[in-house]
Amino acid sequence: MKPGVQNPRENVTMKTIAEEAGVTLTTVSRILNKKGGKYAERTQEKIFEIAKRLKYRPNALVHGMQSGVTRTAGVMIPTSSMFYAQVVSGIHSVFLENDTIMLLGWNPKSKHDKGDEQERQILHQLVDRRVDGVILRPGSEEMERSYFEEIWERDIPLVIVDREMQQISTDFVGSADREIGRDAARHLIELGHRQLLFVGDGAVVSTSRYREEGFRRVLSESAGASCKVINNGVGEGEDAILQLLRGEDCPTAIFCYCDPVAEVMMKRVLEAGLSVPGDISVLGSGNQVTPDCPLPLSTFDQNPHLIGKTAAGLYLERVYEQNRSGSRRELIPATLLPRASTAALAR
Amino acid sequence: MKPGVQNPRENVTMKTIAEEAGVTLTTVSRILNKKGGKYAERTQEKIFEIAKRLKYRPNALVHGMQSGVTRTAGVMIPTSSMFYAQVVSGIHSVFLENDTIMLLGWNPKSKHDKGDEQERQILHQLVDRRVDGVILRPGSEEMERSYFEEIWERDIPLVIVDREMQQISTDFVGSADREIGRDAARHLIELGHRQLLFVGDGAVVSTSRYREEGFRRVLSESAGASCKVINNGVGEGEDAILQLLRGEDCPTAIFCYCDPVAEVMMKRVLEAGLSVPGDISVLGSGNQVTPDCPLPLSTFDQNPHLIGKTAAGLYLERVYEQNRSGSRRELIPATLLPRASTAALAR
DNA sequence: ATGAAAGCGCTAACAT
DNA sequence: ATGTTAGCGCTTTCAT
Repeated sequence: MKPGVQNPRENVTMKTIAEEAGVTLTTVSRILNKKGGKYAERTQEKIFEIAKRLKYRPNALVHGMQSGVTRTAGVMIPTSSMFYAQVVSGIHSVFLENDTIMLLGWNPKSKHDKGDEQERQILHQLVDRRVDGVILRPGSEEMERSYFEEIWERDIPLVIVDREMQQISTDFVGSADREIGRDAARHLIELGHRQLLFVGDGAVVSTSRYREEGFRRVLSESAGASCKVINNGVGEGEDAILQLLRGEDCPTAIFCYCDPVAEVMMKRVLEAGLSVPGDISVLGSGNQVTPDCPLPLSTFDQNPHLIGKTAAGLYLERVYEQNRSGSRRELIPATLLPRASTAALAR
Repeated sequence: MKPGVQNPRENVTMKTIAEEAGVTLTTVSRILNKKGGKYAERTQEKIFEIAKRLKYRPNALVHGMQSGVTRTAGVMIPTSSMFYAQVVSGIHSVFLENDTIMLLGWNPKSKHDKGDEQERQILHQLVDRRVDGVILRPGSEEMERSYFEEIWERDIPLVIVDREMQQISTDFVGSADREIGRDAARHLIELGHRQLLFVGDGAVVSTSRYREEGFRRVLSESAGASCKVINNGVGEGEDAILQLLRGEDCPTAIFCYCDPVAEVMMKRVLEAGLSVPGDISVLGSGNQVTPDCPLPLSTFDQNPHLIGKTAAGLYLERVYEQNRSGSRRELIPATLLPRASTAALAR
């Protein structure tokens, strides 16, 4: 018993209907597709009635094959963090209203380093199923190079989400990262902090670079403020952080480019015997802390749902509308969410 | 320029390859599908070379149409909560290893009450695309009735996740709910609590009923323990809760059947001027609090990722293996995660 | 070792 | 107002 073809009786096709009604396939096709203006009322009704009775459903595979349009989008975004899960949710809500559905897939965090191979595999699954376009969140800028070759060569419309890619000109939707950096700096400055630390991952991720940029710009204009920068603070930079916390010039506030990093930093600070926010304020971004974060983290709501909706909107325009203009860039503003982890500088 | 067919030059088919190689379609088909044991080495190499050079990709739509097997699963699970996002993530990880990909869709929380119509629409999107099977998390037991008729009639294999449905006999994967209830009660009893409250939503959700059952069973066996039950505590039951909190027989510990409810309860308790866990302990389940939960919530890790993996495993067996036995039931155990919201009863 | 032909479910151009 | 025919990309008999 082959899957999908369990009950032969159930496999109702237009032919079935045609035979039942005593007309041709063509007639059925035209009537069901509402291109049958010329057909007799009686015939039309009969066809519809039979189709309904037999619970006929069109075969989208055939339609896709013939027309080249599948109304199916390839979405390559992990749902493993709340942030991206909500981006996906936003995309879904727009697709729902536009008769589009997504094939979801993403590359797992490359364990065993077979990540690259799997990326290709997933991409092929999408291409083979003839998706009309792709929405993609790049893992790292380097890694995704291979994606583009494949997608690009086939002229498959592409919308990039969250992390910008160099030298790729397609639609992009992300956060207003420089403004996040700026507002982070302002927030901490307002609280009286002058010794600041930025923890990022700028080597790999564009969002980190932009946030750093916005952050430092404000600080450079603020009298008496100083800013250290450590990249990869959850990796190689770890030692540097610990040294800093123990040293003379220990910062009084840390801005981490994203919440997961902020959460780790918070724990590090607490482990070092310092208090948050008493000794050190910690600020993140993304609003995606885990449930066992020691205390409510001050962060930015980046409105991931809206990011998803916007991406889906651009996707639909680019794929199905004529006026596919040049590449567009949409930056969704974020909102500061001051919570318990940032406080005024104790003097 | 039709979407999906942008560059005609790029539309490489087996025919293209056949012409380029000076052989027939049949030859190409058999060689590329490795059913060409009888072909000359030279021919084979040539075909593979051309296919690679032209970046040929098989058309999965055609294949699906002909064979009735699409290697595509319909997954109807919202990614709007971390819990389900992780279930989806678990499913994905198993599919990845099994050359299967998911069409993702779900019914939004029926605003405007057009939910039912949209459910059908999504289901049709899946059926029309000829998914090999469906993995579904039921919204409420009532609502999903219509789903089954459609799925059932077409003999589409179905795996249910998280919430059990009455009188539907398919594979089910969920949490060991009675044990969650049991362990919740034990935890609170051990902490010295005797006046307990269960907040659930048993009218709609099976998980709530089972957790309540396990909870009460332990309490009924514990000397001196009493247990009130309020259903729909975030809705109609709200007043009852507030009254209880102000009254003489105010409970000292509350077990809520899921975290979102627990979080609301916690806020209610705090608003009422009581302290958590000083006056009242609050326990939830699911490990999916929002980032602004006032303090770390004690809860259960239900291992949603494993739930997803298990569901995907059952799905693959049921859909692609001969031995599709009767309906199976897998209950994934949960682990208590004691955090700050539960504490020993003050005396 | 290779080809020709029929057919999957459906659409569209071309009849009548 | 309805039918005939060709064809989409591919697989699968049935030849040779």
